[in-house]
Amino acid sequence: MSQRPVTLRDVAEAAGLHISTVSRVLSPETRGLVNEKTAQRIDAIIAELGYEPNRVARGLKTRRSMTVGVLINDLTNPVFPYVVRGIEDTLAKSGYTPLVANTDGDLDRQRRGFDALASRQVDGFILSTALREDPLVEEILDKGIPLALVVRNVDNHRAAAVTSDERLGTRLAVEHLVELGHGAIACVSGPEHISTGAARRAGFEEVMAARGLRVAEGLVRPTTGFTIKEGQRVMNELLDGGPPFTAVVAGNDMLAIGCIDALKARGLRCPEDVSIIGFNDMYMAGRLTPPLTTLHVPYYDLGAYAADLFLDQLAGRPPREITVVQSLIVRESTAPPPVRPAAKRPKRAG
Amino acid sequence: MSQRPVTLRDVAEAAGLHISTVSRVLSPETRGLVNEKTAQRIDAIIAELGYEPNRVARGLKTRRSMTVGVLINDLTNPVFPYVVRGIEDTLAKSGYTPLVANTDGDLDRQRRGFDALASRQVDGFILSTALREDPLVEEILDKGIPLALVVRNVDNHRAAAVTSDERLGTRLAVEHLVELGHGAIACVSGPEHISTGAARRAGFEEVMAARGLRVAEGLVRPTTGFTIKEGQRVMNELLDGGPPFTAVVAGNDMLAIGCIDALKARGLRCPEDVSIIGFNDMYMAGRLTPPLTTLHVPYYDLGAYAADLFLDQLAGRPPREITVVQSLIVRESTAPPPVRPAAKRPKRAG
DNA sequence: TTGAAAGCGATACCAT
DNA sequence: ATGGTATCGCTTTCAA
Repeated sequence: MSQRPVTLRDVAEAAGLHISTVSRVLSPETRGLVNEKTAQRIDAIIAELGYEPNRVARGLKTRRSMTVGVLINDLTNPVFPYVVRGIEDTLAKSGYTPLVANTDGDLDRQRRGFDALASRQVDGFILSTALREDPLVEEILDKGIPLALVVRNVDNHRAAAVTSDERLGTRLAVEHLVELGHGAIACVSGPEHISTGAARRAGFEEVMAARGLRVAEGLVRPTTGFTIKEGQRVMNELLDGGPPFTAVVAGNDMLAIGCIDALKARGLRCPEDVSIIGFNDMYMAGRLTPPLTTLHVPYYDLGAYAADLFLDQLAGRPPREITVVQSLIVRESTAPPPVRPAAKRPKRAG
Repeated sequence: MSQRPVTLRDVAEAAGLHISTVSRVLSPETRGLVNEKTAQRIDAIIAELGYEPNRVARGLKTRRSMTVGVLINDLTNPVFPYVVRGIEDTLAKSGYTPLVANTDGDLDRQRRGFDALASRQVDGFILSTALREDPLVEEILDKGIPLALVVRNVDNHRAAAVTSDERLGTRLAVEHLVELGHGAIACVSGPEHISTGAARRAGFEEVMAARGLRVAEGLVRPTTGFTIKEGQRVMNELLDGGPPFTAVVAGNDMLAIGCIDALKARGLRCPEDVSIIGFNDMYMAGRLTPPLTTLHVPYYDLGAYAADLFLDQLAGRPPREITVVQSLIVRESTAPPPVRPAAKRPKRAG
C-alpha cells in the first residue's frame, strides 16, 4: 500500500476519543462496553475516513493471523482447485484467508512451503499432501499446531482428516464391471505410500474376494505415481506379460487415460477390447475419447469439510474424521467384455 | 501456532547480546555492521534454537508484508492454476508469497477479496480479472498501490500488464483455416468488455480484411461469457439463421467445445462439416473429441512475467507491458471444408 | 561494534 | 463508560 492508510489513532483523534475506546467499538465482544451513542458516532467516522483495521498489527497482538496455510501437491492437477475453492469459501465465512503453496510432491518444496507459511504466522495448516507415514504431519501434530488433512490420510489416524470413501468407490467400480460381465479384472492402483492409492488397491482386492472372484497373480499393479505415463507403462506390462483380463480398475483418471493410450498404441480399443474405469471424475473426463467411466469425488466438499475440521480445532474441539461418498459415473469407457476374451497380449501393433 | 515460538529476544538472551545486535545479523544489509565472530556465534544459536523470524512482526515495522494479493476469476478454470503457479514460483525467489482469492467474475466477491487482502497488508496486487474499463484497477492505480495485470488488460493501458499476442493468434488461426481452403469463416468471439474477447474479435476482422476475405453480416458473434453454454447458444443461432460458413474461430476452448456440442446435437460433424479452432490449449484439449486445434498460450509464463512486473514496481521501476506469443496447435477439429459447403442451416436433426 | 529506546497498529488489562 | 499503558516481535535511528 502506498498512501499512508488511516489508522485507529486517526479515527480516535477525529472522534476526540481515546484510541482504546475506538478499538473496543471494533470488536463485537467489547462493543457493549462503550456507550451506544458514541459507538455509532465512531462508526460514522470510521466509514467517513474509510478506516480498515490492520489485521497484521491485530494479529501481532492477538497471536492470531486469521490465515491458514494450505499445502497442495499440484494446483495444476485439476482436482485440487476444487479443494482449494471449498477451503477458501468455507474459511471466508469465518474471516479466514488461505495461503496456498504448491509442493509438487517434492519434500524440499514442501519444507520450504511449510516454513514460508509458518513464518507468516498462519494459525495452522490444511494439507492435501499427506503420505501414509508423513514426518511433516507428525511434526505439526507434535508441535500442537492445528491441522486438517484433506483427500489423503495418514495411517495412524492421528490428525483430523476428510477423505472420500474409497471402499465404497472400489465396490461400485467392481460391481459395475461384474454386472457388465467382466470376471478377469486388473487393477492399476497408484502409489502404495499414499492412502488413496493403497485404499483403492486394498478395496479392490477385498471386493473381488467378497464376490468370489479370483484375481490372477500379477493383475494388481501399483504404480509410482498418479500419472498418464505410469498408466501407460503399467498397462504395457500387463499387456505384455500378465494373465488375460477384460477390464481394469485404474487408481485415478490420469492412470486410466494412460491405460487407454497404451491400448490405442497397440490398436486395441476401449471399451470394446478392454473396459477401463478411473477415479476422480476430473475436469473434462466426460469429454475424453472415450468419455471416462469413473468415480466422482466431491472435491469441493472435501475442501469445505476440511476447513470445518480446521476451524473446529481452533475452537478447541477434538480432531475427527469425515468421509464423503463417491458415486459411480457410467460413461463410455466400460462395456461388456468381448466375446473372445481380449487383451491376449497381442504383439505390438504393426 | 501453539507452542510459544522462539523469538529474537530468546536468541539475544541465549547469546548474552542485545536484541538489536541479533536483529542486525538477520539482515544481509546490516550484517556487516556486526563483528563476524559474534555474527557466527549468533548464527549457531539461531540454528540451535530453531529460531524463525516472525515476518508479520517484521512487516509491521517495515511496512512490507512480503505478500501479494492475487485476484483470479476462477481457479477451477484450468488455465488459471498455471498463471498462479507462474506467479508463485517467481515471487518465491524474492521471498514473496501470493495470497490468492477467487472472484467468480462477480463484482461483490471481487470487492470482498480485495478488501480481505488489503487488510492483510499485501504489498500490492496481481489481477487476472481486469475488464477493459475496470473501476477496481483505477482505484488501485489512483491509490498508488503496486499492480500488475495478467492475461487481461485495460483499455487505457495505465497499468503494468502481461498479455499474449491476440493479433498473432488470430492471424495464425485464420491463416490455418484459409490454407485448409476455408473462405466463409465465422467468429464466436467472447465478451466484448474483456480485452481478450474484444482483441480476438478485432484481430479476426482485421486479418480477414487483410486477406481480402469478406465476412458476411452476422458471422461475427460476441458472447456474454467464455462458457460452453454460450458456445452452444451462439452456434445454434449461427446454424439457425446466419449466412453459410465452413469454419469458426472461437474465442476460447470452452466456446469451441460449446460450438462442437451444438454441431453434434444436430448430427453435424467437426471437422468434416465445420472446422472449429479455439484459444488457450487448455488442459486435455488434445484429448477431447475431436482433439482441439487451438492457440497455445503460455499461461505459466504469463504469471511469471506478471510477478516480474510486480516486483519491478516495488523496486521503483515504472510500469510496462509485456506480450508473449501464442502458437498454433493443429489437431483434429480443423480440416478442409466439405465439398458441398456445410452448415447450410439444416433443420434440427431428427 | 554494540546498546538503548522509539515505534509499527492494534489489543487488553488496569485505573478512573 | 472511557483513558492510560504495556505489549506483541521486530527494525532502526541515535548514542555510547
